[in-house]
Amino acid sequence: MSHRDKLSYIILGLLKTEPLSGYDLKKKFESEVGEFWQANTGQIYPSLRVLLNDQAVTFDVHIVGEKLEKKTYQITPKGIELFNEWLKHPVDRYPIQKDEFMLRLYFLDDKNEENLQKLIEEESIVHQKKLEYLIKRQKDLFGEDEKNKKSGHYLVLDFAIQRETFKKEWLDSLLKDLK
Amino acid sequence: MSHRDKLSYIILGLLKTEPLSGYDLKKKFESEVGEFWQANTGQIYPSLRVLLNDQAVTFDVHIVGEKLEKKTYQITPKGIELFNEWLKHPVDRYPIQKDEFMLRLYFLDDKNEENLQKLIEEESIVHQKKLEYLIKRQKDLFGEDEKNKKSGHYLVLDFAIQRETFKKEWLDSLLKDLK
DNA sequence: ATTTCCATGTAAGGAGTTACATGATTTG
DNA sequence: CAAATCATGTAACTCCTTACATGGAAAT
Repeated sequence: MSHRDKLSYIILGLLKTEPLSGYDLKKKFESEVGEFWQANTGQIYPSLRVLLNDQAVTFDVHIVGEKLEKKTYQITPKGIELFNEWLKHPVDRYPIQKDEFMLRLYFLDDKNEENLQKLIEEESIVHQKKLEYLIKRQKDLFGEDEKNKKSGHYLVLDFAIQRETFKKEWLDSLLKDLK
Repeated sequence: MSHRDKLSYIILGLLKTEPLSGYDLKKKFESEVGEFWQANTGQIYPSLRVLLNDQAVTFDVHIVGEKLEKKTYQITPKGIELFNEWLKHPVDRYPIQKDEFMLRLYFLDDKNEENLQKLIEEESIVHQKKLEYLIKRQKDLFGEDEKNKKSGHYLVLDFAIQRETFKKEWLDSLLKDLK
């Protein structure tokens, strides 16, 4: 009851808004929540089975087309309770954010200047590209629509954009210092 | 030869500067590189054994006090080659940064205002505390010493500080918007 | 008609954490 | 002399990724 992995809670959270299939969940992890959590079928289907077993979710089978079976999972009252319990509890521990780029920076420092500059430039481009992608997504999803600006979805996208902007600026500033 | 986990490369990188024991490595992962990568004995000792087996490192035994045996590992030319190879290769993939707080924000949005505000305030305090800790470390380690400002160690600490500052500001600004 | 997407799942293995076990040395 | 730290290691477990297997439906 008490010890349950985070993925289960996230699945419950997603099901709280709308019924979803395993495949739908996978899509969610590629888009909406994908900036902050990811999971694929290797985790999703086994996790759904556990939740089903614990009566935190149920499912209906829908036929798509002629015979393709789609299992649409719904959250149960027990599932809602579990989810709310998790949401109430404070975030217990902060695992560090592993960052391979920062490690390379740590190892390279000023002994190896050409490589250093190239490393930083490449990293800056990566964040630039990601930023462009995120801004496009924000525009597509929300446009000028002011009334949605407080939604969770908007907030997480906004944070991702600010985060990428920050990192790119830090990199570009470092690059300027090196020259 | 080619397929090797990142931890191995990081250990090699750390050994490139100075010989270290397993215990020393553990300490490094708690301090210097700890903001961007962590590992404990459950990974370090097995990893050292693999590196030893592949002749990427060797070790000497030193006696501390009367009989406590300390194995000091050194990097070999083969180890240096492996490490340099890794450093040259571009960072291949960017695993997302999992963030439980952002997920909660996504789930809470504006339906649950009291909880939302509390969640953000608590998160802000966490980053404030971390910031204070990092600034103290920076001061202790570098002080007003300008000549070290380009070292890898200084850079990663600076980035960590800027990152925490950014996140705290984003949170505080969100909190202001909510009121 | 072929490619892409929808849809459900499993198996194997790698990465990482937690807990334990043992003992020496240093510090207060 | 007790507590904290130094020091090496293993076992069990969880989490997560990768790759595979199968097949239907929709789009071009």
